[in-house]
Amino acid sequence: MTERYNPAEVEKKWQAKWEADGLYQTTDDDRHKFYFLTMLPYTSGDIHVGHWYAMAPADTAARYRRMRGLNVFFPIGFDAFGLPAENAAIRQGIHPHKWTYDNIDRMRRQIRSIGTMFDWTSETISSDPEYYRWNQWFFLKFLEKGLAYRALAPANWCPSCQTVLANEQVLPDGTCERCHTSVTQRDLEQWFLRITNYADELLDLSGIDWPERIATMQRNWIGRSEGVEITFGLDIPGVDQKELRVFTTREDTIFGVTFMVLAPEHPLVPLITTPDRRAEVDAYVDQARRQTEIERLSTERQKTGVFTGAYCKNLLSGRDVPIWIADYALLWYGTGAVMGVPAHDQRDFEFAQQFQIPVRVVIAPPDWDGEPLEQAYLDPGVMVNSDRFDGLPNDEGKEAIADYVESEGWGKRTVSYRIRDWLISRQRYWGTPIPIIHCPECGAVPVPEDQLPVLLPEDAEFKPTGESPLATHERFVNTTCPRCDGPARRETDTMDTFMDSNWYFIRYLSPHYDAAPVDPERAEKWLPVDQYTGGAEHAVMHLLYARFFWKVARDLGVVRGDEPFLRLFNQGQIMGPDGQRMSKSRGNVVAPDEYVARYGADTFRCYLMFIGPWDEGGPFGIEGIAGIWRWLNRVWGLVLNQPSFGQAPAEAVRDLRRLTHQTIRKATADMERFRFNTLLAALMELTNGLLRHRDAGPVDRDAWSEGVQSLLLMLAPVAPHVSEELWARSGRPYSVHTQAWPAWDDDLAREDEITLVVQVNGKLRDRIQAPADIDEERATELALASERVRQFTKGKQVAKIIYVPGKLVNLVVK
RNA sequence: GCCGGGGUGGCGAAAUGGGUAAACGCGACGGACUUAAAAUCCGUUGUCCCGAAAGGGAUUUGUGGGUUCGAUCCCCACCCCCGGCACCA
Repeated sequence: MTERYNPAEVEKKWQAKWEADGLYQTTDDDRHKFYFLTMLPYTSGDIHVGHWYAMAPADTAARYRRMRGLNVFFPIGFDAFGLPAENAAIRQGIHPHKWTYDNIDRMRRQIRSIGTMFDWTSETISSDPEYYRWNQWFFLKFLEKGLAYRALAPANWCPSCQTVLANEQVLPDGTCERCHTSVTQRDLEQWFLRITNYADELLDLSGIDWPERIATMQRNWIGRSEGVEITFGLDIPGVDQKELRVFTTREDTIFGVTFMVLAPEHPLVPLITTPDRRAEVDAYVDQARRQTEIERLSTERQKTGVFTGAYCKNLLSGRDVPIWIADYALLWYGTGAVMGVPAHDQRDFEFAQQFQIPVRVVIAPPDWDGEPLEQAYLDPGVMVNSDRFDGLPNDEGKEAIADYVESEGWGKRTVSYRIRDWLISRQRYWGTPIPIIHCPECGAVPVPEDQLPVLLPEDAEFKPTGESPLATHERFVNTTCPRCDGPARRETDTMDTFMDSNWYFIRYLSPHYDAAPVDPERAEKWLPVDQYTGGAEHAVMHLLYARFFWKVARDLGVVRGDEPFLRLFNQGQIMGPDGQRMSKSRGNVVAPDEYVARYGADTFRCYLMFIGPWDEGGPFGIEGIAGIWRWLNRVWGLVLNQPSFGQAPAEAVRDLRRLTHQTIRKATADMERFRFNTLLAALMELTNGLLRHRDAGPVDRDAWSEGVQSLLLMLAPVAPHVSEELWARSGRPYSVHTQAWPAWDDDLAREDEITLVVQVNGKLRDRIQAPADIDEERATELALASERVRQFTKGKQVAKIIYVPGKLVNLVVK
């Protein structure tokens, strides 16, 4: 009676041994380095199926690369600052620090139970002073380089989180990314990082192997558009400003301008509005300000707006243009002003229709005979009604007008971006303090580097008030100015937690190094990251910020190279059995613990990889897990209950070896593509094949041993514990995880016999076993000789014979 | 509306330089073991039709067309699901 497979025992035993041996501690040696990174988890409390789905396949891929002879660095850490800690603290009366570090203890244990090869010696926790100290250091460097600045600006305010949000943290429906409350606007003094300085460089994703989808999302987010800033004349008594600038990408339509639109918040609005229009304008501005983003961004809605009573002058045509305000003009984009060309812009067209503003065609549609347009004409055409530019194709006209405007000094070619600078101030407690001291004499003074870190005080009252909780902490706030020694106050805002995830993977290399953010030697050896895996939900936040941050770190000489993550793979999202996102409130969360306790981590890991392609994710049903459990038990029995060895038929030996080598070939290809589902299917087939041979009679000892050994080696990355146990029990030397990935032999993998398919008019009529190297003549002969085929060719003429080597013969009959 | 990804058995899914559709599993059904159940093992299993059976035939990859000797794969039109973007001048 063989001992049964007891996963709990096996897993506990090997996890302890691996740890005691430091089996997964990365060493500096002369193997080629490979930095494999999985996104670090937020310290939310428990490791759930989503974490397993991110970590287990990543671990498998990392282990595979290690077996391929690479020196793999596979670190882990915790994204530990952030609002949930604070909210939980307020709700439960626990300090955010305690909540966070208790969670980390629990999560560490749970992550270990997965059986990953994480190198825990490099663990990094973003709320540790030894980590956030360098956030502060980077902030000071950004400041020195003019890449950090403070400005009074309208900011996205979440009334529930009681803090401002970055644009990226506001969802398309105008709600907060965290709590889905409608975001409002507030004017506040805020710290910004100048990500726009790097917009063009960030737009270039050509040097990295990323999913096209993510690259496209980043490009759309940055939203570069080339155009011209054009000046319109302004001559209003009592208004100093004598020009109004607009940004346009359609300078070729400049002669078609029949109105001007300013954003309601535009600073000129109160100055230029004529007394008779003032009441109406004020009412409109007021209403626009009160609107939520959701209402304002609705494209379905009819255009609204009001006339200010003022006019500006189109310098090219000399015409006076009425100035309106409308909420479809956005203050932050371009210059906050739009030139209205209803004939050639659909939005302007709708606006003009709404308010009976004339439509002036300046690009003639083909066969146009002067009749009014039914909608804006956007396609190319010949310019008309455009004075000296008449008759030019509009693409040439574009250049000509841009040249003319520049030569007259009425404007210049320019580039506009959708992306705005990154707002990093947060009015909350649990984050990195911004290292600034406000002095009444000297202004905003950076904290000297040697005084870092500015420690987050433990004993703050952290109830949200709309102001940072640090503001009421007297000991924290009151300090002296580093410049003049006078009394001064500390900045009380903390940093957006996306600052933390910007560079954690750099810190992993030397988490306790205290002379710089990273030990230069370690950075030189290990960076950049060779393979990054994580969810696609970070496409325009973390993944864009981190690229920006890296480029600045490069310019600071901290790292080398232009990109932090050479290859990116996005795993899919695992959802509840109901197809909805897993959440406690929906009650559709599948807790791994129950299944891990019953079947073990190996089974659970394998099951997650087996349910489908890793990049697809999808609803998670647990039903099939028994199949994996049975399979691992079959493998167990296979290794422990050996067949009777002896003289096996040559054909059987050949078959077994062929299966082994075909499986290695398939498994290797699947590992390279992260196709774990088909990889596991192949390993199951090898298992079933071995069992078939065992039950069929005497088995060749060498062929058997080769098959079992290969199976265990290929099993090692997917099911690290049971493979180690079986490797040991079959008398092989510790550890299976330091072995080389098996190699296949093409000759052994080759089929000598094929199933020749015979079709008549494309329909399958017979299958004939034939040698793999059969030639056309012989194949055709066999096909025509088939009794079954003859039934379908009888009385008909064979008009054509198609032969596909190694596959089929198709007889075309009439 | 625009840009991606997808739609294949009862279920999760395989297979696309056009060539045996449904590998590998789950579930279901039948059987073995058992006093019994669980566990395990063996067999069957896309659908429909003919047949007592052996077997045979038709049909099937969201829908409708097209190209081809042959289409899950290529082309056109449409429907549905998921993700992203959406008044960006």
